[in-house]
Amino acid sequence: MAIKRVTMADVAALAQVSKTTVSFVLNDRPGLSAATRDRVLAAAEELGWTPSAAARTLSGKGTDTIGVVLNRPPRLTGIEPALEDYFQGVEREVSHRLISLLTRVVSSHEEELLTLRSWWYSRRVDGVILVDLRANDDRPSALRNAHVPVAGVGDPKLRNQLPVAWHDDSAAIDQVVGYLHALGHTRIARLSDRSVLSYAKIRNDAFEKSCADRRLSEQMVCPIEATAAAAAQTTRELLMLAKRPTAILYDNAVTAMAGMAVAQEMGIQVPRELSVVAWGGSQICNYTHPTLSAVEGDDLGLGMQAVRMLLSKLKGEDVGDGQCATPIFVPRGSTAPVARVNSF
Amino acid sequence: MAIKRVTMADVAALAQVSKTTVSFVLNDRPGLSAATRDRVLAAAEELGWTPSAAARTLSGKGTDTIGVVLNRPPRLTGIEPALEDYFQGVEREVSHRLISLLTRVVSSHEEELLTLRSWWYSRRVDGVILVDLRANDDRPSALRNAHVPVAGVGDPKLRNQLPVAWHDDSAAIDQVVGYLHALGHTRIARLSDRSVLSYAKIRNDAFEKSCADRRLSEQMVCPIEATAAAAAQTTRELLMLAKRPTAILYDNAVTAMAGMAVAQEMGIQVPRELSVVAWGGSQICNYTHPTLSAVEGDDLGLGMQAVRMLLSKLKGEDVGDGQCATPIFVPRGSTAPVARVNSF
DNA sequence: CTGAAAGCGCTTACAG
DNA sequence: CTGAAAGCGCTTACAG
Repeated sequence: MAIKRVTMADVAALAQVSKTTVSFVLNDRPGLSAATRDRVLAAAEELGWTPSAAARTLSGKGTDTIGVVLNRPPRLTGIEPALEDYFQGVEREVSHRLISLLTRVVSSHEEELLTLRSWWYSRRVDGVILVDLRANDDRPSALRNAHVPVAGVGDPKLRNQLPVAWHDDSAAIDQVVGYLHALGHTRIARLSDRSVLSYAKIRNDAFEKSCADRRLSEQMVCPIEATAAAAAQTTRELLMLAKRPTAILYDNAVTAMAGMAVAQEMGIQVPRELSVVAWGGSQICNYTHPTLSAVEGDDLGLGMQAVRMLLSKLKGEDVGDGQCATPIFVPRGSTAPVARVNSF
Repeated sequence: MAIKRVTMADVAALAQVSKTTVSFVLNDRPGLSAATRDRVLAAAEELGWTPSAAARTLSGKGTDTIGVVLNRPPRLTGIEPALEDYFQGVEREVSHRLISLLTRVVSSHEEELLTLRSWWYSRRVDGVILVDLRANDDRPSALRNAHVPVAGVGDPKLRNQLPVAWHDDSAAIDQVVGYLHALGHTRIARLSDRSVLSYAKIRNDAFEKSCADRRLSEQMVCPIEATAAAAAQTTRELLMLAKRPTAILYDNAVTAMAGMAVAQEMGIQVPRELSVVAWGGSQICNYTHPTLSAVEGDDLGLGMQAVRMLLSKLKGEDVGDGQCATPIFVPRGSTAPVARVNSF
């Protein structure tokens, strides 16, 4: 069972050179004669040598792995599609460069910091990515004190503290409100993820401002748990109002779909009597009936950008600003001009 | 920048004992005087000592991390919700035990084997989990040759080759077919993921058998790419047939939702004129209009079970069979008795 | 262009 | 109950 590992010493013996030489060849150091080089490479190949990650990092090299920890509240089966996408983006960029990703799911803030720090102290990662930066997030400073290299995706307000990949949700919100206003909507509601994540607040503020800019005073913001159940429930309440909204914005595709189903269940026609706007989830939005208009951003791209920024930082390069493409509004079948019914 | 690490030598110096003693204390070895023990612990605490993962594994200890690689065909934004759930399950079980997960996304079979092997050879993982075992999968034997400890979730046919977490999809399919038959359906179609993953074939075979057992001869199996787009397209074709099916089974929630939207788009009423059955995705199925009847299995549990089996194996314990709870059929609003229209 | 030697931070027989 | 010493498999000044 205890298979003898092939080490550099074995390769050195076969190639009849010193371990130093083997190390130099295997690390592509310049200044080795072609003959030696070939002999070493052939020997390594013949023996099937693989570097020992442990020995390498113990000798002061990096680990070629970065860490991500996902903090999920206990038993919350909520839908945070953006988080998933950020993670996928990180995964993709990292795999692409043959770097490994160390991951852990935790259920509390303390656990998260603990994991992040211990990964760093035990030298298991070269740096970490924070996928869900919040306003007043204390992780950046905690990690800075521990000297952990870090980059993240999320709230651009933290850009002065660490490299952040972000995009302008406010502009996207303004597009949507402007569009709906142009279609005659004046009573617009927004069901917003009430979690601590920054994006909801950023969008809420932008929503309020966009409505105010256009002198729309009947807007409402309803903070809800980011689940289909909560979205359905709150939508039902909104649609029971005497002066119900004529358009509702959601923070993701599943909640929007749930909201639309409620309208249908109540006999309210989408989009004739109610316009519905989702966020993200084109895979779903294109295949509902009617199809769902939605804001679409490149969340995968944000994750990838964060990784690039972290790697630049590790190499000591200049990192720069991490702004990514602004999400755009894609109208589909769930938005329409407001019906004139009441005007007649 | 180059912060001096706190090592066991530092702790030994402070506590005025040898490194051996420090190591023994920190590893909970029996036979240390309480006094020494306390002194060492206090010193370690005071200095903020953290073990060096590299040094530890270099000295022959394990890595306390297991590996998972996800093989995704390039640019396929397909929906394989079960895979995600398996992964989440693995993640959860592993985090729970303070073990780390090393992950990588690749786009080919070769790349996958390469990664798995190299992780093992470079001693970055103690073992690996295969989350999508296929019939005729060559990974188990390849990994066995490389002596990589492995467990997986998927096709139970591989149980004699490695520990496998699995559940009985056939029984679930038989429940559904039996139910639909009881409601008078005789022309049932099944849109099946055409990927290499075993589950589709297992379900197809079960479907054919269940229909045959009940002398239903007009069933059809349509292998499609597991995307909403493909499901919509194929559903449209099925519903254009002169003798169109009265019930359609899908392999996940998003494709079922897409199929139902097509029926609505064509003016075919669900469930009066067409019954629709999804698989999994209760978060979605409960919030469509009508709600989606679906087969529900504990995919998270499968991932967790696979981890437990791997860990047992690593400890040299007996692993046993990994059968998990059989998925059950949950009828909701998208299934109904077949309409008698044609009989009049 | 190449080698002997020290060092990274642990673990673990082996002595005492 | 405790310690001196070797070893895990690399990297890297430092010599030659």
